[in-house]
Amino acid sequence: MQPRSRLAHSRPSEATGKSMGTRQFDPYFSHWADIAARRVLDAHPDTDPIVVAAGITPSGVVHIGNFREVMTVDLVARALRDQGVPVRFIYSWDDFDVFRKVPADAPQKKMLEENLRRSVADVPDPYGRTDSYASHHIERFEASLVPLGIEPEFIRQSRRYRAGHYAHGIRRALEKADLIRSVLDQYRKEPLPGDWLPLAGFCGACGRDEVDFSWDGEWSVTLSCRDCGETTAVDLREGGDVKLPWRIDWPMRWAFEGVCFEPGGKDHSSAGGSFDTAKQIVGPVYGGVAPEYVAYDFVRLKGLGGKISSSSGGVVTVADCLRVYEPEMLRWIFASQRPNSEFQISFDLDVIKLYEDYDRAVALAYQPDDGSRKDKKRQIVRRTIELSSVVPKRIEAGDRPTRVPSFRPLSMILQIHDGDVERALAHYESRGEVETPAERERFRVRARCVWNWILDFAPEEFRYRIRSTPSPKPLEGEARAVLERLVGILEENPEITESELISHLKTLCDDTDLTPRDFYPFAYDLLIARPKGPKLSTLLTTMGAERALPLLRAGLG
RNA sequence: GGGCGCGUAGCUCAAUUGGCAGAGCAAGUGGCUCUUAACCACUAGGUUCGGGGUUCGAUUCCCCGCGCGCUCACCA
Repeated sequence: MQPRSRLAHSRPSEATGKSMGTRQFDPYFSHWADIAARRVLDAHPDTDPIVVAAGITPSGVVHIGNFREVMTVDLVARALRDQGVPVRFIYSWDDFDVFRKVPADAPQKKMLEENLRRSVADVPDPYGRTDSYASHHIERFEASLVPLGIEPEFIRQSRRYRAGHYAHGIRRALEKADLIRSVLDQYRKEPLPGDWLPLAGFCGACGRDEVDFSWDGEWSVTLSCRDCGETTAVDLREGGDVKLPWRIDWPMRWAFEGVCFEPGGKDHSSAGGSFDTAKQIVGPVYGGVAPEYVAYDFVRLKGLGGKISSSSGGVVTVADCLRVYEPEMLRWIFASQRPNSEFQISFDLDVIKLYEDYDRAVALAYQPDDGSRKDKKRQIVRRTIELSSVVPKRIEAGDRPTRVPSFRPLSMILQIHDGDVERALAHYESRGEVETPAERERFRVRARCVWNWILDFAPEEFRYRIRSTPSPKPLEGEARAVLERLVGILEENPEITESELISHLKTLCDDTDLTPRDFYPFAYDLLIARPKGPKLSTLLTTMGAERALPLLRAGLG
């Protein structure tokens, strides 16, 4: 059966992949996002476009854990599009949610406390920049997605509800209240009361959510505020401060948008969790089907030296991560982990290892297949790298990756240049290691990340600065004699290359009782005020004789 | 109490829908007269938690047990 003819660039394996009931290994479908995409297509063979959805409550700083939801959907959306399928990616901001708790680090705590129990869309922005508390967090998060190439269609649920978009959905829930109640009661410790209505909302006068509801059996809902005593009538068709509780809201919106794929955090995913009840509600109440589902695990944090994020309490945002990780790497970190596995985002020395792992993966991805057993691994890595690209792309035979320096040497070169990205770039260009415009751009992105890491997270032994004023302490004895030789070498040949310098360094201590190991600490102390440092030959040639000589001569008194 | 996930080399994890159990780091050996968790080459390292089952073949699938973690039983 040929389910659809929309394979824009159909692959040979599409034609031959199924035979005798077994499916050949197809590297293009090796990734979990590809497998999820295929599941979606199997379940929705005639849907066009395929709707994929993510959603978050902006009840506080939107952090890197929340990001996993968006990233998961983006990867599946990418996988679907790579099969030539039109995709609509909607991102639902559940900003019609109750403001329950003032974050520990928020400004204007008193103002915020006075706004508890109101909708986060109605609480003022304590930072005074946007029209609401919700908008503040929403705007920051949306902006942080741009460098990652994630461009969903954002939907503010507060506006949808208030505009009456969901009138039929709410009415349908009211009509089926008994059914919904019985679904929910299966898992509740305390059954819902017999007169329970599937409604939530905010008082029209004070804006708080401590309201009782009544329904006239048609389009009119009345809210009675337990707080201020006010009574508000809402015509569902016109919209107002009435919404469905989360467990009903979710399936209603599945049906409304025709969602084909939506992941959920593990808190939604267990038996009796909101996905479980939602999928029991969506059919009988809304005549819809539950989307294909992926449960994702949490993201943990590691190695925070206390300097991340304006917000305390270990909240790390996407923007925080992008200070240290290149956009492709951040995508890669999520793309290379299965969604149902928990992992850590690290800011300590793991960062170096991750950069090395990533560079290795890129190198492997661009290696041509050679028919050996390693091809499988290459293909999987290649697909993961493709999905990690900010701009969608295929890696074809003969493609070359954009060159970029390794993290560790770059961190050294940057420090020698006091964090000046352009001077460090000039250094790499002079060695022919950065040449094209693409390489220059790539270099700048990585260099900024490296420098941010040095500033915020590198352990002390990793950091150094070249002395701005020469050491006041001259050397004595043989150390001084060796230093004189070194100064002589640099004076004689200020443009000395690193390899030339190495051959000199090997004989530097000849005819003395010192070994290089004994002498180097003196040199490092003169240059960077520390007993150890980057490989001396690299340090001297990179900083240049012009800069090194005054510091070294200080050791001669 | 229900559900989900995990358990593989000293550590962190892979293993492509069942087909020779692999990487990185750590360790050991050799090399580079020495450099930030240096680099290169090589070596070693495993009863895949335990016990059954299905299969020509199980890390993978099924059942039982043990251990660990998370989650729902309030709200979202």
